[in-house]
Order: sequence, then structure tokens, then C-alpha cells
Amino acid sequence: MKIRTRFAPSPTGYMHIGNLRTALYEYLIAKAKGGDFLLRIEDTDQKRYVEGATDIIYDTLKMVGINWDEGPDIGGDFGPYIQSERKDLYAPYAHKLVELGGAHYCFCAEREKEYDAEGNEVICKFEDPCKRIPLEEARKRIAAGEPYTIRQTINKTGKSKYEDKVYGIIEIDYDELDEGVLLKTDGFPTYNFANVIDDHLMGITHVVRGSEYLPSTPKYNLMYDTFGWERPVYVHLPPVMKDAQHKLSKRNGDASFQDLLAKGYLPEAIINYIALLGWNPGTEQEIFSIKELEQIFSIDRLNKSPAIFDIVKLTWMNGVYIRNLPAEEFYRLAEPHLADMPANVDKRALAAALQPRIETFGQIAEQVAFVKALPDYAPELFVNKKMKTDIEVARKALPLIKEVLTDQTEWNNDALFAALKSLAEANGMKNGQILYPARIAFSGQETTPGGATELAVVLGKDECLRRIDTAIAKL
RNA sequence: GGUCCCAUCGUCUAAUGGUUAGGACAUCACCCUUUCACGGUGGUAAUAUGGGUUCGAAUCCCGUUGGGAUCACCA
Repeated sequence: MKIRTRFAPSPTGYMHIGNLRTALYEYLIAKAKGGDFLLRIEDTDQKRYVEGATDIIYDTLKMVGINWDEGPDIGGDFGPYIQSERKDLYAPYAHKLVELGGAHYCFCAEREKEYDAEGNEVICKFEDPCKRIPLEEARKRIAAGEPYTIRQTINKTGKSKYEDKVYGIIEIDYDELDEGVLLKTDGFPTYNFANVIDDHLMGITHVVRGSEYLPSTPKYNLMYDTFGWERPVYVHLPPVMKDAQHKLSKRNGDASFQDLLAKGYLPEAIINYIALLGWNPGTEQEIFSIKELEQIFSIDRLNKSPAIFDIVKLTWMNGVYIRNLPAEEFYRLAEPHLADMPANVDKRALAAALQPRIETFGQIAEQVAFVKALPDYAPELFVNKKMKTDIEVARKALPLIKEVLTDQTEWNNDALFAALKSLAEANGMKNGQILYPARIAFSGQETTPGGATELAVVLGKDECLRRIDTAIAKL
């Protein structure tokens, strides 16, 4: 049978990394077996709807290469793919479930949470009295216009059992299960209900979702069973954590896909990194394109313990992707970050120096700050033990360098390097004793995108000579 | 609190009863070098804990500890 999976986000704001990973795995589970991946928007909670959130979902998935075979925008044989447009479809199933004995009408007021003296939530089991209202009487009250919900009916004896593809056999007492609302007063289904109906109607074979649903899955199974529908294969995923204690959330600065993009991470690197957060290929390869992942992904190599999102490793991986970029492509991506460079600066030369030295595009700004304005640096910068330079050496070297550069006509890296190298030789100095002071004089920075001669090319002759004068004045 | 789940270097993970417990990131050292990077070589670093089972346990079982999830007319 053809595998069908779905990504079913609710449009409530930004796409966070855990969400994206779920979508990725859903996509890969289907694609690895030549199946279909569909997109369904779950907007049954009208109160939480955020304008523009669906576009973020579309854009994000497209950008990382997760393409859906069916969805709200492209349609398909099982539409509509937006739950609010499916609204009228759910109620008949809910009433049907009442008839089959899997649910009942409930007239209780909305439950409010209770808190004890210390402000902790009081957990008490809810026993629905409406369960005992005879069906005929309930129907009369509904006909009379009384507001109602439809609640799942659960026979509280015995144990439920099912197999999850990553967690194995899960057994839970039916007594633990809550008789949750299926159809709300406003006529909308709850997530629990809409999910079951839609997944069945859309022919979803593998339900892939976060492990927080592990304990409530028996409730879904009960519905499948009562309707006489085949249960799907369950694949529950462990959470992505911010640290050992906290799940990654979109609150307070936790990485969202959009945030990472803004900081200069590449979509390919992000997707590669999160694919490995909870899954591994069983080989030592770590760099994968999404196309490669489609070939080799398998459910059995999914991990069941939570994984902490490590921005440091992502950053490293992003650096790998940046270094692998063709020079043209790198320049295209780096250029916007070089927008405020002086007009005479050779941006291509600068970009070439930058490519092996940055891990995110966001790092460009600080690396090139010196080009626009020489920082006010301390003379101590000229001291470097390894290069055997100090202030004395700089005092001797800088005037010599100035002399050579003033006469220099061919202003490119090789020519400049040759000139300075022979200057060192002529004076019985080490290369570093000439080049290190030159680099500091040009940049005023301890670390720079390139060596002295590369900086010289970027800055141009006049500016270099000016900066050497500044340096000499400092000493 | 009840229930469910999880537990290998700091982090992501490999090892599905027999390995000097492997790799990657990070970190440290060295090499290369025109600084910083890149690249190369090497090092530090882990089976939470106590009991079993077994010739043999990271691996199977039980307890403990620690962590997470869940118990909404949110998804």
C-alpha cells in the first residue's frame, strides 16, 4: 500500500525548529517509500488564528525543499485541505459516533482549571454526569435549543494497547483516559476529533507527530475502532529541546526557522542539521541534501530520547555549506551584507577572502567593519610573539613598507606579496615581521578577512598609505 | 499527585549479549601559514545508580535517582 503522511500545522505564528523537523520526517517517511506527503491546515481554533501564518508555512517548506503532493493551494483528491473549510463534514461523524456508542451529548458548562493555595493546578478526574442522560432526552434538549457538546464515551475498564514505531508497545489503562470534547459548542471539532476524521478520510497511513500524543493515542484508536476503520501506523517523535529541561519553543528567542535565516544560516544547512537531530543514517556521513535523505531515510533509525538543539554544531555545518558554495553563489549571498562598503572597494575580492572565514552571513558585518572606518586601536596590537614582532619591529617596518608601497604600481595580491617578501629579505627580517605590522596598520583589527596583501587590494593604495601614516603616528 | 515515556563523552550520536565503547561538534596541543581562518595530526572526555540473569551486560529483567510528557470546548 502506498504510504501517505501529512503535516498538519495550526496557523498560529512562526515555524519553530521542532515543527519543521516533524514536517521533514513526515515528508521523508513518505518519500523514502515513494509515498505521498500532504499539507493540511488545522485552524479549528478560531481564537488562535494568526494572519499570514499559513504563508510562513508555505514559504518555509518550499525553501527547504519539502514539497507537498496535495494541499490547500494545489488541491488534490481529498480536499479541502483547510479544516475550517471542512467544518460541516465533522458533525455528522460526531453524531454517528454517538449512535455507535462511542460518544454522548454533554450539556456541562466549560470546565475551568482549579488552583490550590500555592497556585498549583489541581488535577481531578472529570466524571461526566451527562453520560447517563438517555439519548432520547438529550435529543429533546438539543431540539429545544440547549447548547451542547459531543463528548467521547469511554468504558473505563481494561487496558488499551498499541504499537508505536519508535516507542514500541504502549499500554495504558482505559481508566486513565479522559472523556474529551469532540465537537465544541460552536460546532467546530476539537483537534482530537478533526484529526481522526481527516486522517481517515484523507487516507493517511502513517500518523507522525510529537511524543506528547503518546498517552492520548488510545482515545484515537477507540474512535477508529468504533467506526470500524483501520488504525494508522503511529510514529511518535521525541521533542527537540532547548536545554536538558526545556522544550524548544517559539517564545523568548528560541530559534525559529525565520530567526536562523535572518542570522545568515542556509536552508540546506538547517534542514541537514535537524534531520540528524533524532535520526541517524547508521554511517558516518553527516552532510546530506534533502534528496539524499529521501533515498536513505528509514523509520527504524529514529531515536526515542529528546535531543538538545545545538546552535554551535549547526553553525559549524552552516560553515561547511558556505565553504562548498560556488564563488558566484557565495558572492550573490554575501553582497547584501557588503552594501555599505565604500564605492572603491573590490567587493569580489573581499567576498573571496570572506568565504572560508565565516560560518554565517551575519558574521560579515563585524569582519569588514574596518574597511569603512579604521578603528582606534592600541599600539599593543603590533605585538605578536609567534610572528616575532613588537612595537620596535613595527617602527622599523612601517616606514619601509610605506616606501615600497608608494613605488608599487602593480596593485594586486601576487605583486604586493612579492614586493613585501623581497623587502623582508633585503632587510634580513622574517616575512611575518613585515606582513603582520602591515596587516594591523591596514585594519586595526586582530582578526581580519585575509592577510596584509589581500587587505591592501581591498583598501586601495591611497587608503593603505594613509593608514600606515596613522600607525606610524601611534608609535 | 496518577499515568506514560526517556537515560552512552559538555552536545548530536554509533555499537540490536563478546569492540582497547566508534564518529561528529565543541575544547586543548601540535603542524601548515601572511594574522585570523581553512586544512592536517593527535589528546582530554561517556555507558546515571544499586541489584539480578549470563561464561560474558552499555545492551535483557527489577528497584532507585534524575529528567520530560500528559491529565482543556489548545493543537
